[in-house]
Amino acid sequence: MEKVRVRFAPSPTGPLHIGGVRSALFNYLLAKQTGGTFILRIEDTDLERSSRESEENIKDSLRWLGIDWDEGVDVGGPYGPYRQTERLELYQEYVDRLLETGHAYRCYCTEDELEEQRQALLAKGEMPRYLGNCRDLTPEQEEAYRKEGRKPVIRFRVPEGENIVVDDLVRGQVAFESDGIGDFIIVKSDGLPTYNYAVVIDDALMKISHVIRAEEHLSNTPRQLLIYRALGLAEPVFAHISLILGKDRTKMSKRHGSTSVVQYKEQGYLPEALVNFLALLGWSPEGEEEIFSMEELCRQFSLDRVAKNPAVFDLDKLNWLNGYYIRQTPVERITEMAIPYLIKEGYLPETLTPEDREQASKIVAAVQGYLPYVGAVVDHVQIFFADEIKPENEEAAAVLKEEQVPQVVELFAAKVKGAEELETGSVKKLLKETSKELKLKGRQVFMPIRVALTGQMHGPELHDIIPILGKEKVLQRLSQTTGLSLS
RNA sequence: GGCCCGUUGGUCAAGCGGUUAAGACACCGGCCUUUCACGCCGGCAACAGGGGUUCGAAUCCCCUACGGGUCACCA
Repeated sequence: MEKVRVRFAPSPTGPLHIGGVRSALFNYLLAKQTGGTFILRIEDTDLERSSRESEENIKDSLRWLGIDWDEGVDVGGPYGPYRQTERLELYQEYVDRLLETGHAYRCYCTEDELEEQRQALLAKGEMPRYLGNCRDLTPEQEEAYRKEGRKPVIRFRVPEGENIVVDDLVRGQVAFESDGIGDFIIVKSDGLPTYNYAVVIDDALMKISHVIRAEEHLSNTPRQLLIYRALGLAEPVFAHISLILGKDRTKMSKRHGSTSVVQYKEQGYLPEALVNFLALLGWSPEGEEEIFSMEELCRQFSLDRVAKNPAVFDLDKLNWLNGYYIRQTPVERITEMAIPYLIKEGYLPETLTPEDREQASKIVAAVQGYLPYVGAVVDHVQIFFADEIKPENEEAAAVLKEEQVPQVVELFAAKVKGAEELETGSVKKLLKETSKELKLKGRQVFMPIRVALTGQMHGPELHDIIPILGKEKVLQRLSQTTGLSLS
């Protein structure tokens, strides 16, 4: 088998989309597993919408996810440049050939004229399409148009009555009739190539072996094939992967919530969880394991286990998977991720002392198991910072009124006061002793203390909470919420 | 509308002519536990419909329905 060369070719018109990531990922995985090359090319021929900022965003996102490219923008390579606007002479060269061989021609119709034509067809109840007005202009006619100052576009002359078969690795053979394709534009009036044209030249010159891209490109493929053939260029193998849909089963867009990678990054998703999740969207492993590192994905990935049907993006599953990864990740890393959220919420100062970090780490350890994404940390830590504790509801208030409460609180407070230092192990012991000495069931001891300290019926382990609060705060809260003087 | 792709539980999905139709998320129940979460155990729940082909169809063919994509001087 020839060497695998695959590419991800986004247009820098916005932040990297979740669907784009999956295309990039599948390409990357195929490259890595075969020892092939993964290329990043930027398709920036839409001057209006392309921006350098978007390009940077896309590259940052890819790097963050661990999808690194072997060849392409920034890193270079033997087939550069890797930005389409820097490859204009190349496109020119092949356009000249197409023009000479009659596979392409100049069209002088203005957008207004075409619009008019479209409306006329629509009015007659016919399908709007290009009628081929300029297909066979004489040199004189062309000259006349040019004198008018018209700027031509270049159209590809689509042959009639041809059957074009796309051999697709995930869909099998898909046939199209050339008659259903109008002469399409390959060079815009501003001289820049269109997608359908540039993509062919680039893929061919960059010796791309497999074009793995979203299904929305499937209907464009016959046009591209026509260009390959007109130019006698070697064709790559195609693989069109299905789209990612939103909850309403239409192509995922902003309406469906977060669609760009940065949004997930900002919410505190782990890149490895996102990669794992996206890999499972449209591809399925052979066994029953669903947790995969990038390395494992590289080993297991296979194009023939890629599904044909579109997949709905399931945020619940992503959250579960991400939460799972968070639980598996060392507390140090989650703490580093959590700190910015805690600062933003005003729980931590802008500049942290070593003690602040230590405290943050303990807090994160206590709530790590609750987080679907790290940003959710702020929803679980009010109990550590609140100035005043109040029972969250009547049920909690009732707990504080149970008859054993005074003795429980007094005894426990005394133990806390007398303790050398409060840490998980010693607190566990104090709690045990309290319940033993009073001959009370765990619940009768733990719940009042929990409510007295946090106001909540639920939350992290008491032996995690208490050392974080510290002796002073514990005593203060116990007396404040129960109204007992604990001197 | 033309062309193209698709349709297995609420969601992701396995299955590639003979299975009690996997597994995961979600949901429900139980266990564990000082609570919740985690974890463990169990449960609910699907082949879009209709015709063929075949001894036998989720699997192959046709039709219908539904969903999506594409028909740009966007990619």
